[in-house]
Amino acid sequence: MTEKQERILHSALRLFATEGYASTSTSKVAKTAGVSEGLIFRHFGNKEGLLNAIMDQSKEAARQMVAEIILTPEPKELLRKLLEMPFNIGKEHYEMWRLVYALKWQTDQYDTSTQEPLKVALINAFQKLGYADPDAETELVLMFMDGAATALLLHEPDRKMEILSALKEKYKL
Amino acid sequence: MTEKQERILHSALRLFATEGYASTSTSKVAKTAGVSEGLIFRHFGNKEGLLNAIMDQSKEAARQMVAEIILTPEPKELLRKLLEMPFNIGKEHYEMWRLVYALKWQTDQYDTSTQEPLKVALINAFQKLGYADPDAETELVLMFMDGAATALLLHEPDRKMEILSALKEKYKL
DNA sequence: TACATTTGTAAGTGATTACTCACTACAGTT
DNA sequence: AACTGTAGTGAGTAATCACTTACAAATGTA
Repeated sequence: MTEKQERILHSALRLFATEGYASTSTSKVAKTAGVSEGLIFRHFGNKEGLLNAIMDQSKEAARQMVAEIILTPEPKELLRKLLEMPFNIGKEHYEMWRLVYALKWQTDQYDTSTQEPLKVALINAFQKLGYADPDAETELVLMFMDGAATALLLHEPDRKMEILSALKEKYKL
Repeated sequence: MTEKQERILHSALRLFATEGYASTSTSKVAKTAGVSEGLIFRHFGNKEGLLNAIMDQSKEAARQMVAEIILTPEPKELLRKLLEMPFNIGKEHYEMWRLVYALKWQTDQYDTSTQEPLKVALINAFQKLGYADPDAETELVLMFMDGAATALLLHEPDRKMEILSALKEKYKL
């Protein structure tokens, strides 16, 4: 990966996340990155290839985040770490996550395979904790994590930690 | 509102919701609606004006939905109705909601004013129910409603009602 | 009937789009 | 030194973009 390739990826992530994929032109990406427009196509084939390269990086980052969490043996601790996850997204990763979340609504970009292992771990945890319906409980947690991430990425409520406390209380954590 | 105006609004809603606002051309809207492209600009001024007309309709629909709910005097019943709301979105309104949710991520389109009265009603309900932190509890509910709506609009989980039950249990409903 | 207003169209406009092409610069290999 | 492959550029391309304009048809209104 040359320096200019990284510059392209970085600029594209920023622009796609803030202004949207469709409304960001390849010429603007090139200008922002300080490279010729042709270079984008040399390295990434087409505009979608550029997006895919970014999304591959993002998926790998997400995979790593959940990978260590789902190894937690104690079910209560696993649940706690999971619920805390959206609240612990670092500001430096906001652009990446904004892009991921925005693209969910692009018809062809929705992908559930990433969260499959997380689902399995959660069902298992709820089973161990004796919940009546581990599957439903898992879906509920995933829904909440999605809503929490959305809220935090879009308008960063004050009193984050109080909200998290109220949530933890629901699971007696 | 002439028939052709309604045809334009209907086609635009469908296209904006399924393919995205930025990637839908005015010419495609016109073609789908079976009118000349110029008519769009005659009635709505420009592409953004067309979007605004759609969003005005959507906001009014949303306003009506919450309006009747927040009048509920009994706090437990209010909470129940609110939590059930995302699960009761009719399929015929999916396009509208998909557009609303997708546009949240468009930098300039995020608007909290609509949910302000809902917030007030919820805080009040949690106070009456003796919750320790009604504000945090309210934010939590709003986050969940957002996550639930997202999940339901994007991939319609089976066992919706079991998920809703698991949720209601958290609030002893 | 005469006139004014609104609704509608067809054919444009310049600007921008994603992408291509011919080319140069350079590093590594034999 | 000769050759190969990759990195990078700048000037194109046709197509599409949002939008305009000139004009016709329909509708109301006196």
